[in-house]
Amino acid sequence: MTPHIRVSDFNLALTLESGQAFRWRREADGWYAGVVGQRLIRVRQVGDRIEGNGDPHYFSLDRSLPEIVATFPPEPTLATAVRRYWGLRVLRQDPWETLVSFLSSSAKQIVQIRQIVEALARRFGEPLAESVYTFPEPAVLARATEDELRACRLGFRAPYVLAAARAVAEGRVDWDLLRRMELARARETLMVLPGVGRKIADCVLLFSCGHDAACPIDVWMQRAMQRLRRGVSLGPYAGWAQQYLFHAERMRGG
DNA sequence: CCCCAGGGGTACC
DNA sequence: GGTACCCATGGG
Repeated sequence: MTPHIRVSDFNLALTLESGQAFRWRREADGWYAGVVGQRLIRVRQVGDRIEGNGDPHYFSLDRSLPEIVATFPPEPTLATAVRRYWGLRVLRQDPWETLVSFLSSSAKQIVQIRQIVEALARRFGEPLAESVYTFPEPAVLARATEDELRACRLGFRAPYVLAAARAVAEGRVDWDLLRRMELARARETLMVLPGVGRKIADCVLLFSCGHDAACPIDVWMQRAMQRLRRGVSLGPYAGWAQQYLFHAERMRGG
């Protein structure tokens, strides 16, 4: 428990609301409540101070944002996004929860992904506090029926989640190995799972497996990329650059 | 009614 | 290598 930690180059609200994590909710006075692993977390940022019981590792506070941003290609659109949304970081999330979350994401809006993940926790997770549940373990979802999963608004994604749960529960997914693998191979390995294509594989690898170069391209990123030079490389931290471009594109005109 | 959403699988060319 | 269509469901 760290009552107060000093931070620089970090924007908590931006990071939690940038569409990479789905279990955070904003409360009064700048507080955010969420579940990380088996813990109920409450955090808020006041200036350069983080209050609450958040884990600095989860927020990637050991990473140097200036050094990461320095690797970005010189693109006006990207530079504007970095300046405007400075402090946005890529979190270190749990791979299993990230896999299920993004399996649930296909052709869904972020608000609906949150509803699905919350329904899964409520139905299959363990109670932590009033109306707060852990994200269900792989073995628990592996025992669920497809209809039970569909009841959580998963729709056609239900069999994908079920297959993923069984694969992980049976030890057929080695997260530690995926972390160590070269990105291209890690991607191919994850894409063996039904319902996991390149986009979802990159989400899992970026948001939970430390692959900073993994760069998920969704409809928002396709639009954002059209504002950059044709064929420009986003570099070794493409995933971080992607997070700025994605957020900027979503904020455009809104 | 319409179009769209942090997609992927399949059939087809 | 592309592209069309389908999948289920809710927001706007």
